[in-house]
Amino acid sequence: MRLTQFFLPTIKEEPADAVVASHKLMIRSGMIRQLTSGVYSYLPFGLRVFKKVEKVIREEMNTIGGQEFYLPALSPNELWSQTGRLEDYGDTIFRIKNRELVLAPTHEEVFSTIAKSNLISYKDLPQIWYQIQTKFRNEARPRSGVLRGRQFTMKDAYSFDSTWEALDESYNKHAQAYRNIFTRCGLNFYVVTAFSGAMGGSDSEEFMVESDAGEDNIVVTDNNSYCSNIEVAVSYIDKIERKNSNLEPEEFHTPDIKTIEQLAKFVGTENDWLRLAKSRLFVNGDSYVLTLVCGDDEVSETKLQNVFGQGIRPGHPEELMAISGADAGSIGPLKISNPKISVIADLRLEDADELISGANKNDYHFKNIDLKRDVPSIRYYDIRTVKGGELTTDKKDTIRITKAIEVGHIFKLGTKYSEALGSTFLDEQGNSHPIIMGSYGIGVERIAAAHIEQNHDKFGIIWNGEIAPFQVQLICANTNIESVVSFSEQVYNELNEKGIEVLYDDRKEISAGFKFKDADLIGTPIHVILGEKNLKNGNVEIKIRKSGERHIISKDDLMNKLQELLNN
RNA sequence: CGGAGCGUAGCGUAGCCCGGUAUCGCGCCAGUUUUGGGAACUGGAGGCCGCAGGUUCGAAUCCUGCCGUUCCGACCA
Repeated sequence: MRLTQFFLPTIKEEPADAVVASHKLMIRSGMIRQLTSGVYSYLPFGLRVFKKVEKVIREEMNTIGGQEFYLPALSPNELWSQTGRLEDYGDTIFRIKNRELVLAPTHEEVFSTIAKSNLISYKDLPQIWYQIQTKFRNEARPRSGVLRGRQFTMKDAYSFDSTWEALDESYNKHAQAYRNIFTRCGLNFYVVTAFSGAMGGSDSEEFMVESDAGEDNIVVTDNNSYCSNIEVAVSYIDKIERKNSNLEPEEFHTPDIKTIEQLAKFVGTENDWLRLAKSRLFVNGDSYVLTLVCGDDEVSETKLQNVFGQGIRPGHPEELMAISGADAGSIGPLKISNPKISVIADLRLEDADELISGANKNDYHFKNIDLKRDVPSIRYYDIRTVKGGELTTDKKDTIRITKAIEVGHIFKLGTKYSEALGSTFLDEQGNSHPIIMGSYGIGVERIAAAHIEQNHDKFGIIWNGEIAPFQVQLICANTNIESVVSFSEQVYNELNEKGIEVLYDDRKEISAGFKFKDADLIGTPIHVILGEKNLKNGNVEIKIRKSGERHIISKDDLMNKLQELLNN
C-alpha cells in the first residue's frame, strides 16, 4: 500500500476528549473518529486492525468446529419478552420507536430460536455456532474510546449439547480457542473465575488484560495459582476470636458518629476495627437484608447476588429510616422492629461476641453484642470483598488486586434460554429435554484497544502479534533524489511480490523526520529506511519499532534479513 | 441517574471575573528556499464564539432554558 493512496489522517496533538492511551492513539494514528458519544467510525487503518483481529478469531473458532452465522441486529420485542430480558435489560436495550423492534445487545434468543426448529434430535448435537457482528447497548456512560461503546463488534458463540459432560467439552474447547486467540493477538492476559449468576449459568471465566484503563478489578497471584474477578474472589482469613466474656448488650450514646472511623476513635480502638460490626441494609423485593461485616471489610454486592439473586440492591439513604428506624451509621442487628428484615453476616463474624454495632436509633450503638446469643436467627455467608496482601485459601500465595480490561467471557449457560424458548431435543428413548447451552463472547475492538494499552510508548503504538496492520513500513527518506526513489520503488515491488504487507511512505515534499514520526506513531513493527547516505555505500537501514534497534545492512541482504525478522 | 467540567476555524487553544473590531500554535492554499527525527520565510483563505431566549446603545463575555460532550460515581444480562 502506498501512503499517497492510503487515507491515514495522523494527528500531532493529543485530542482533548481522550483520556486513556489507547483512545488517544487510535485517534492520533487515524484508526477511528468519534461520531457521537460511544459511537465511532472506523477509518481504513483502524478497520485493517479490526479485520486482522477477526481473522484470528475466525481461524480459531473454525478450528474447534465453529460454524459462522450472521444474524440480524433488528429483533422483535416479543422474542425478548419470552426470556424476560426485555425488562431485565431496561434502558440498556435500544428500542426502535416506530416498530416493535429492538437493536439486539446479544443473541442468545435468536440463536436459540434457530436451534428450536432445527436441532430436534440428539443426533443433531453438539453444535458450535458463532458470528462476528455489531452489537448495540445503550450504555449509560460510554467511556475510554472503544473500550465501552454503544455500538461495537462482538464475536458471540453458542454451543448446543445434549449432556452436561458434552457442555463441559464445548466449554473447554472455547477456553483453549480463546487462549490461542489472545496469545496470537499479542496480549498478556489472565483467565479469571467470574460471576455467572447474571446470565443464569454455572461456570464462567473472563479473559482479562491487565491495564489501568480497565474497569474490572481482578485478584491474581504472582505465579497465577489463583485468578479471580474480585466480585467473587475468596481468600484465607481468620475468624474473629470468640471471647466468651458473656457481657450483657449495652446501649450507649454516640453523638454524630456516622462512620466506622469515627466510631473507632470514639470507643478508643483506632487500630482495631474488627469488632465494629458494619451494618448495611439491602432491599430484596418486599423484604430487607441487613448485612454485617467487620469494620474494615466491605460487602461484595455480587456475592450478595449469588445468595439472594439479582434483584437485591442497597437501600437508598432516604428509605433507611422508614425501614429500620435509623439512618446509615446507626443501623444494627439488635432490637430490629421491622419483621421483614433478616440478618446475615460474613463468615468471618461467625459466632463472634463483644461486637459493637448500631442500635437502630440515631446516635446510639450497642456494645457487647454476641451474635450467637443475641441474634439466633442470623445466617452466615461469604459476603466480604477480599483485599490485596491476603493469602490464598490454601495459604500458599499472596494475592494482588489489579485493574483489567475484559476482552472475553465464557459461560456455561445451561438450559435457561432453551427452556424459556422451548428449544428441546429428543434423546435415544424419545424423551424431550431442553438443549444445554454455553455462550462465549469476545470484544473485537477491545482486543485492539487492550493491545495498544499494553504496547505503546511516548512515540505511539507498538504492534506485535498477528494484528499489526502492516508488517513493514518502507520509508523513502530522500524523495528529491531520483536514485533513492527508484530503488524504493524497486524494493516496494519486491516486497509486494513476496506477499509481505508493506506500507510504502512515498510522499514527496515531506521531510524524512516527519515520516519517521508517523511510522513510530502508527506502530508498524519493522521500518525499512532508504536514504541517500546508506545507499551510496550499498546499504539500507532496518529499524525495529519495539526495541528501537537499527541494523545497517547491505541492500542485497535486505530481503533475507526481513524474512528472518518476520519469522520471529 | 447523581456530581463536576467543557463547548470559540479541520485540530489544539487565549479571551469570559471586569460587556466595546475574536488571540495564538498546528494544519490548509500560493510562492521561494529546504529535505535523516513533526523545516524556514513571505503572502493568503478559513469563525452564526453549541442552540434559543433575555438584559443592554452594544453580548464570545452577564442571566435563563435547552442541546452536545468529557470526567467521577451509580449502573453495566
